[in-house]
This record gives sequence, structure tokens and C-alpha cells, in this order.
Amino acid sequence: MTQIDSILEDLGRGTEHIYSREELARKLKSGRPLRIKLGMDPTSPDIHLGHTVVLRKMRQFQDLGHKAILIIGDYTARIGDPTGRDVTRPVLSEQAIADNAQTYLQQAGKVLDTNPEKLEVQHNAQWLAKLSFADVLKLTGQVTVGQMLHRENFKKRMAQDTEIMISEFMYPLMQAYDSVVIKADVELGGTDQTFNNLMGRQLQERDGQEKQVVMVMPILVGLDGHEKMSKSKGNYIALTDDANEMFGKVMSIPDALMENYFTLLTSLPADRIKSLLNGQVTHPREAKDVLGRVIVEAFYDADAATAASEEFRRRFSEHQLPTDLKTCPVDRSPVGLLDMIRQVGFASSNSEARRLVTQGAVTFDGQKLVEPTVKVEIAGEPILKVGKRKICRVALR
RNA sequence: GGGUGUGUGCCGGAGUGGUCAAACGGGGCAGACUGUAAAUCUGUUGGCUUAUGCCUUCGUUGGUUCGAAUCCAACCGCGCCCA
Repeated sequence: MTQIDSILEDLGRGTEHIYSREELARKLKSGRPLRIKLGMDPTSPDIHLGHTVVLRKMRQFQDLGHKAILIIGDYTARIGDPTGRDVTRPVLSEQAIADNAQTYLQQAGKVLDTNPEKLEVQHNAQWLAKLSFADVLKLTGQVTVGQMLHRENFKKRMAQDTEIMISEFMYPLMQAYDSVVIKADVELGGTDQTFNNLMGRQLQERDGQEKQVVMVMPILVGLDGHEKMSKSKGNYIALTDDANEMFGKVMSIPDALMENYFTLLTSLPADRIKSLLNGQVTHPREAKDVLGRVIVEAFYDADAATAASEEFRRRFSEHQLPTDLKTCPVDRSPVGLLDMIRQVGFASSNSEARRLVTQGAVTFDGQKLVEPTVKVEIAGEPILKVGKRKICRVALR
């Protein structure tokens, strides 16, 4: 196996498809630092593990001496990527876009090498905003409607008779044009980006450039085990989650998801992963514990990972109180049970609190309370527990 | 522009004058069982200081009626067919 072959193999890990491997090999052989493009739309304020799949691939290229070009889609965000949507996206305000872009960068820095030699950050409004109508016509003159309608997502929406705004057709073009402007050698993206990425190749070719290689990564499935990890579905692990939260969320994923997470979110060697996933060799709980630690370690450190694992064991396996039990204030002492639950934020309405109480989810000061109408005394910071996860010490304000 | 249809709770989707806070499914939450896994079972899923009670909700506004998610009108959104 030549050196290029082994590099190719590493780079190919966790990718769904490469268009094309041969071209990538050729580019790698040239020896020059490649320009690796990744576009991110600042449409939501946080990034989560799903985004890191591609960011990690980007990092891998950086570590091999290539240059990461991170494109903040501050202009494309105004349209909204039609990807994965059955309806048109709402338009974001410029301010929201700018704010989101800021946090994106900050968080992406947890995965990427932020050395300016290795990372170039571009905002696509810089060139897209300048295009004239004539420029746009020229762009639109390079792609047929048939081609656009071939796109999975549009096809589906056509079939369902849901609306498609013409502006949405512009999205792939804009993204593709980004590739032309920055002269990308490789573009990374999730499988849902395939169409857009491939269009970049087309436009580059028309422009007389060498076509970019497109590497598409699988979409990370969310905590529920079915749907794509996304903020709006609430099935995500945010990079801003604290270590305990992160670890706990990993422990809650369905077993079937572990393989996916191991290959896409960790750098553990393939044979290690294999033995971890073999139920004969490793108990699934143990495997998941390793997964949780590795992931936490990537964003914090080894100590934090160990601590999170231990805390988890203490709390949920041994049913002990969390070490960092927070204290919640309540405004009066003989207080209605429902009122208290609402005041500490464990229920958003009295009715909800009532439901929780009658269903036996509430323990106060070591006693299970099932009568919604009782009043309780706050003395000596008693502990209130609602369900498995909501727990705090109650103190008089 | 003409014809026609549609708009229900987080989502899908019943309901066509009172018994509707609204069937059913999904999702969520809680409980049992567990490894905060899966599968399964059970309960619950608008709000209200305690409630065989009240309030708000079925695109919007107005009307008919003792009484409307259900009938009428106008308007708005969305779709289909024709042009």
C-alpha cells in the first residue's frame, strides 16, 4: 500500500461517497495544499454533534497539511436551504444571522485547527451580494429546470404539491458559485448536500476550473434513533452541553446507534470499535460508557470525561443524589405543592404539575407525594424530585 | 381571469348543529420493567390555587340559532383543473 493509498483510506473513513476517489487521489498526489471547502448556514445559534461529523473530516485534512475554507453562509441563509424541508424556510433577520455566525465560528473552533495558516473563514455575502442581475442570469443559464427538479427534495415537494419558491432554486446555485469563487479542491458535506455540492463541480467546470472533489458524509441520527440530529427536533447533543449532560445524552441513545456514533464521532481504530460492539466481548452498557467518555473528552478533557462517567454511575445506577445539586428558590414557606413545582421550573403550568403529582412522579423531602392539593413546609433545604432527572434542593428565597 | 376544493390541538387525521377540550394514530411526558438501551405494559398530553366548576381553542371577521368546529357571508392562506 502506497502512502497515498493509506491516506485515502483514512480520509475515506466514515464517508458515504466520494466523487470521485480517483480525482481525490490525483489531487493528493500533486503535493500542494488542497483547499477544502465546508459551508455552514448560520440558521441556528448552536452547533451540535451532527455538524461535527463533517468538521472532523475537515480537521483530518488540516492535519494532513491542507487548508480549510470555512464558508459562513450569511447570504445563503437569507434564502434558507430547501434541504430536508417540506416547506419553505422562514427568512432570518440580518442581525440573527450575524449573531449565529459568531457562535458558529467559536464552536467550530472546538473541532477545527484555528491556526490562520490552516483555516480561512469566508462569508459568502462578500461575493454574492455583489452579483448583478445579469450575473445571476448567467448563472441560471447554466442549469436546466429539469436538473433542478431532479433533486430529491424538490421532486418530493412537486409530488406532494407543496410550494417551492423560485428563490429556492437559487440556493444550490449560490452554494455552487461559492466553490467557483474560492476555487475549492474538495467540498465536504452531508448526504443531504450532495446535489448542491455536485452543482459546484458543474459550475467550476463551466468556469474552466478543475472540478472539486465532493465527499459526502452520512447524516448523524439523533438521540431518538430515527430522525436526523437537529436542534428543532430536540434530539441533539450541543457542543455547549456540559460534560455531565453530554455523557448522559450519549448513554440514552439506542444501542443500535452506537456503531454509527463510534465511526462518525470518534477516531478509535476499526478493530477496537468492532470489539466494543461485539456483545460477547463487551457489555453494551460498557461500550456506551466508552463512547460517552471519548466524546466528552473531545470537547473537555479526560478528567472531565471520567468524572462525568462516575457521576452518571453514581446517580443513575446507584440512585444517589447528584454531587452538584442545585438550589432553587421558592417565595414562601407553607407553599402549595403545585406552586412549588412550577416555581422551580419543573413544570410550565399548574396543570402539568398536577399531572406529574397524580402520576407519582414527585418526591419531596424523601416522601412520594400524590395529593396535588397539599401545602408543604420549606425547612432545612428539602430535596424535590420530579421524574428521573429533575431534582433540586428547595430554599426559601 | 374562470371552475372547484381545502384550512382542526406538537404533527398526521376524524368530526358536518347540542352528549366536543374535540375519535384515532404518531410524538412528548410520567409510571412499571431495565443498562437513563431496545421491546412491552399503564396513565397522561389547552389553561385556571384546590374544581360532577370556570375560561380559551377547530384560518380571520361578522351573522343565523336557545346553542356552532359543525349552517350563512365576506375576507385571508393553500391546493387542483381550465385559460
